[in-house]
Amino acid sequence: MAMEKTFDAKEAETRIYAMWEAAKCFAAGANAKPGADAFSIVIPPPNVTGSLHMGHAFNNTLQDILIRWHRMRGDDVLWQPGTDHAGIATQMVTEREMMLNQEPNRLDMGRERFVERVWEQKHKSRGTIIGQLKSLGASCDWDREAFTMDGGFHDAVLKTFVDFYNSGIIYRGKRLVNWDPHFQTAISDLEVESVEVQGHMWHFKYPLAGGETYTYVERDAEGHVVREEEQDYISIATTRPETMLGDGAVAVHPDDVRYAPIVGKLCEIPVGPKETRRLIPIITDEYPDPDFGSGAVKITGAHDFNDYAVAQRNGIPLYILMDGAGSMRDDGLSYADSADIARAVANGEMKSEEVDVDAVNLVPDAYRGLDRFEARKRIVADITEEGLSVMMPDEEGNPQPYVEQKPIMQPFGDRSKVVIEPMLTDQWFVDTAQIVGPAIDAVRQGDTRILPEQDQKVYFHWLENIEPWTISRQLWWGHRIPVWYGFDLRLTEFTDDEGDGTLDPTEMLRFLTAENLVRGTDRHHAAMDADAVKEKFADVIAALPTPLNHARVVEVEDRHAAAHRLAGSLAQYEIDQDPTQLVYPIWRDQDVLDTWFSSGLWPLGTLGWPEETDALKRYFPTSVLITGFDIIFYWVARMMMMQYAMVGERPFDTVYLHSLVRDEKGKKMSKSVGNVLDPLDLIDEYGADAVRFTLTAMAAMGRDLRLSKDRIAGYRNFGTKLWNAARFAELNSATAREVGVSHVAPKATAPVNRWILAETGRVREEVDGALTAYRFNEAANAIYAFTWHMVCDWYVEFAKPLLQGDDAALKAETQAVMAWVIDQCLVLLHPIMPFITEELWGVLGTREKMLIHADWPTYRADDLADAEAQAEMSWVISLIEEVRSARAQMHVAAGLYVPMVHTGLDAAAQQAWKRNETLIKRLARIESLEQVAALPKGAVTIPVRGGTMGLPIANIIDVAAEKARLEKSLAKLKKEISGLSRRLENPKFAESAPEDVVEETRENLAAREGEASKLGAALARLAEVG
RNA sequence: GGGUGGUUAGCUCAGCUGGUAGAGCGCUUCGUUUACACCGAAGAUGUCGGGGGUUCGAGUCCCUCACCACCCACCA
Repeated sequence: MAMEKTFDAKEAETRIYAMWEAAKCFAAGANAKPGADAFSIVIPPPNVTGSLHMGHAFNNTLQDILIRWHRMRGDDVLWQPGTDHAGIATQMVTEREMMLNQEPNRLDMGRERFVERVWEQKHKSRGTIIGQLKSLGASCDWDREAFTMDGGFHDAVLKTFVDFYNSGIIYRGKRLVNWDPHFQTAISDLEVESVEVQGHMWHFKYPLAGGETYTYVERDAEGHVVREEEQDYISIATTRPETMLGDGAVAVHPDDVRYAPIVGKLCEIPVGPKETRRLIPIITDEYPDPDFGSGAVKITGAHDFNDYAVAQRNGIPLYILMDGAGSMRDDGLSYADSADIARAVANGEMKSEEVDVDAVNLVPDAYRGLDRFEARKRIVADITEEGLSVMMPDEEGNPQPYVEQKPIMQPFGDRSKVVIEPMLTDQWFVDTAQIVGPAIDAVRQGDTRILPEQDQKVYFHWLENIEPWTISRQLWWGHRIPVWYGFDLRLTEFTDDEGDGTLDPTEMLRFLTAENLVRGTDRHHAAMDADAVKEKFADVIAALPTPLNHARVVEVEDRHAAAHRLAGSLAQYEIDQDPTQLVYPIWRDQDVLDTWFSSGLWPLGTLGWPEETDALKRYFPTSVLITGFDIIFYWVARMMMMQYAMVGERPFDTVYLHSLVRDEKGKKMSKSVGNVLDPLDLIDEYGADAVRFTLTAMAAMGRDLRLSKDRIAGYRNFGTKLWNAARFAELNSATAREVGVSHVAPKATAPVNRWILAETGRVREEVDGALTAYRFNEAANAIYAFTWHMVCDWYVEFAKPLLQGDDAALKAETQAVMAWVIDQCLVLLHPIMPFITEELWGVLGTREKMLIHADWPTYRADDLADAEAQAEMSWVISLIEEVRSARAQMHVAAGLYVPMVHTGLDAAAQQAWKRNETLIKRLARIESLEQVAALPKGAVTIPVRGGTMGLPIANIIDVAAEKARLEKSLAKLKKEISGLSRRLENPKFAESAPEDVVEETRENLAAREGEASKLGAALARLAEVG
C-alpha cells in the first residue's frame, strides 16, 4: 500500500482510539509482565458538566505519557478516571440552563425535584468531557470511571464524616464565616479572592455620652504638639458605614495617649433614630494601629473578621445586620425591642451570651430590607446631613466631609464574583489542626515527594498555619451532611409549677408548643444512615420522662416541621392520652458538604475504600499525582490530610505540580478576555499528537507555558517529518514488514549503521532519564532532535546511496538497521505522540502487539556504543558541513559536482574517506578526490581532522570572498585560542581544575591551533594569487 | 506586609550537580537532488537585567538593587 504524503490525523485518531478501546488496551494491568510492579495514577477529576480546557489537556497529556511509558515497560498500570460533582459549579450550570429553558426555578421546584434535575444535567453532560479526554488520547481505564456522588464513593464520604465527627475532628458552631450573598452559602477561605478596588474611607464623629468633652492632643515624632483642641466626640474611620449599626464598642490602642482620657467612657453610634441611639464603650485592645486613620476602630464583631477577634477577646456583643442575600435584615424583633436588649447588654443587665443573635435586629426601620450598598449610601448621607462627618478643608480652605479615596482589598467569591460578607452563621468545620501533622511529616521525611521542590515551601507554609475548614455549604447539590437533629426535651426550660423539683409530664407537654420548641435546644447525632440514627434517638427517648419515653422516631423535613409535628402529637395526647401515638420527630441537616471534602477522598474512594478491594490493595498508595499547582491547597493538601487520617498511609509517592497554560502574551486564558485556545479546536486543526507534543516540549518544571499556534504547527510538521521518514523506509523496503521484526538491535558492519545504532542507544537512555526525573520537555526535545536531526537529516541521507547501491549485503544491512531505528523512534515517541506512532507501527510491520503494548527498550547506551564508528562519522559530518559551507559562501551552484584534493591525509582520515566515499561525494557534491603535494593556487581550503582538503575551483572562486571567509574563521579561532591559552598559562588552573578538564582544554587548544595554521597557510596562498 | 518565580538571540523559551551559551519560530541567501516545500542547504543576531562577592573559572553559587508575574496576608 502506498503511503500518503501526510498523516490524516482527523481520520486516523478516532479509528486508532477505537481500536485500542476495543482491544481493552487501557484496562488495569493490561500488558503487565508477571510479577510486575504497580503503577497507578488517579486523574484529577474534572467537573462533570465541564468541558476540556487547555489546563486539562496539559495535565492529562503528562499523565498519559507516564501511563503509556509504564505500560510499555510492562508495569501493572492503572489510570483511574472519573469526574467531580462540583457542588456550586454544577448547581450554577443547571440553574442557568433551567433559566434558559424557562423551567421553574430551584425554590419553586423544591429540593428533591431539583436534585433530580441536576442528576439529569449530569447524565446529559458527562459524556462531553470524557469524550474530549478520549480525543486527546487519554488511555484511562474507562471501565473503572468513578463519580464523586456514586454510591460507593458516597460511603467513603459518609464514613469519613462520621469518624471525624465521632472523634471530634468535625464540629458544628456559630462562627464568623465567609458568606457568598449570591449563592447564599458559606464558602471556605480558599474560595475567596482578594481584589484591590477603589474604595472610600469615611471619617465620622461618635459623640461622647452626655455631651462630655476632653482635650485631644496630637504630637509629632519629636513630641511637639501639632494639634490641641477640645472635642466632644471620637473620630472613627470606616470603609463600611452600613455596619455601624452593629457596633459593639470603639477600640483604641492601650498606649495611645490621645484617647487615654476617654477610655472606659461611652460614645454614641451616630446612626438611626436619635432617641434610641445606642451607647457603646471605648475600650483598649492591641489591634488598633495608632498611626492609621484616627487610631480608633469601631468594633463590629458580626461583620468583620478582625472585629470578631477583638469582640471575642473583650466580651463585646455580636449583632447580625444582614440576611443571606446581603440585604439589611427585615426579620426578627422590632428595632425598638432590639435596641432595648442591646442597651441591657451594654448596661450589664444581660450577658451577651444570652442574646439570641438571630432574633435581635438592630437595623432601624428606615434601612430594613435595603441592599447593603444602598444602605451604605443612605447612612453616609444621613450622617453627613446631620453634621457628624469629620470635616477637612478642601483646596480653597472650605471645610468638606472627610472622605478618603483609597484602594482597598475587597474579598470576592471566586465563582460568584460578588463581594463576600463575613457572616455569623451555624456551620460545620473540620478542625484541620488535628489531622495536619502526618501530611506535613510525610513531605518532610520524603515519604511523599513534591515536585518542583520549591512548591514544598508553599505547602508547608499553608499547612503549618492551617485554619479550620468550613465544610458546610447551603446548597442542595452534593453530599448531604449525615446528621440528624432532635429536640432535647430534657434541657428545655420547663416551668416546674409545683416547685417540687420534679417534672410533671403534663406540665412538660403544655410547654412543648411549637413556638417554644423552635427556640429550644437541639441535640444532634451523626450516623451512616437513618436506621442507625433512629437507634441513637431511641436511647434519647428512653431517657425521657413518661409518657414521652414511649414516643417513636419519625423523620421530617426540617426543624419547623418537627416542632409542629411534635406539638400536634402532644395535643393529640392531651385528648386521647395514648402514649403509643406520641412521635419524636427528627430532621436532617439541610446543608451539603464542600465539594473538596469528597474529592479529598478521591484516591481511596475510587479504589473502593472503605471496602477492602483488590484494587485498593494493589494500587494504593498511588504512584504519582499530576495536577496544577493552583489546587495545591484545595486538593493536594487535603487529600494528604484525609487519606492519612482515614488509613494512616500516604496517598501518593510523588506529587508533580505543573504550571498554568497561558496565551502567547502570557495572559491567563479566560473566557471573558476571549484569549482562550480551545484544545479541541487545536486537535481538530493539527491533530492530538501535535497538541500533546507541544505541551510536552513546553513543560519545563515550575514555569508557566505560553502556547501559540505557531509552535503547534511546528510540531505537527515534526509528525509529518516522521511520517515521511517512515514513508522513505517503506519505499526502500527498510521496514519491519520486509526485514522482519527485530527486538534487539541488528548487527552492523558499516560505520554509518554502527553509528546510528550507537546514537539510538544514547537517545533511549536520555528519554528514560528525562521521564524518570519528570523532565518531560527534555524527553520531548531529545527524541525530537534525534528523529529529525540524526535520523532524517543524516542517517536517511547517508542510507540513500547504500540502499540504491550494488552491494547487496550492505543494502540488506542498511535496510535492517533503518527498519529497527525507525521502530525505535516510534516506540520512544509513542507516549508523547500515540496516534501517528501507532499508525506507522501498523503500516511498517505485522506485529504480535500493538505499539501501545510494545516492549519498551532496555538496551543501554554502552551496549550500542561504538567509539570508532562515532568518531569516523563525526569526521564525515564535519567534512560535509565544511564543504557545504564553503560552497555556499563561494556561490558554487548547489547541484554542481566538483573535484576535491587533499595534501596527505593521515591514515585514519584516509580510511574514513574510503569507507564513506559514496556518502560524502553525494552529500557534499564531490566528483573526485586526488592527493596533491600542495593545494593549487586559488583553491578553497577545507581544514579537517588529520589533514587539509581543498576544492580547486580557481575558475569559479571569488578571491576576495574566500579571503574574507578565511579571515573571519581565523579571527574566531584566534579569540578562542587566546582564551584557552590564558587559562592554561594560569598555574592555578592546572592545580585546581580536574585533570580531564585540563586535558580537554589542552586538546582543544591544539586542535584550534592546528586549524588556525591551516587557515593561515591558505591565506598566504591567496596572497600569492593576488 | 510576607513568600515564590522570572529578567538569556527580533519573539517564545531550554540550559539538571559551576568549565566559558542552545532550540523552535521569525529573518537573509540558495535550492523542485525520486521521504518530506508541513522540505533541504547555508547564514546573521547575545555586555546571559544592574552592581558587588566566592572561585583557577559563574548564565549557573552568595549578597544587593531594579523591574515583571503570581501566591499568601486582617490594617479599620
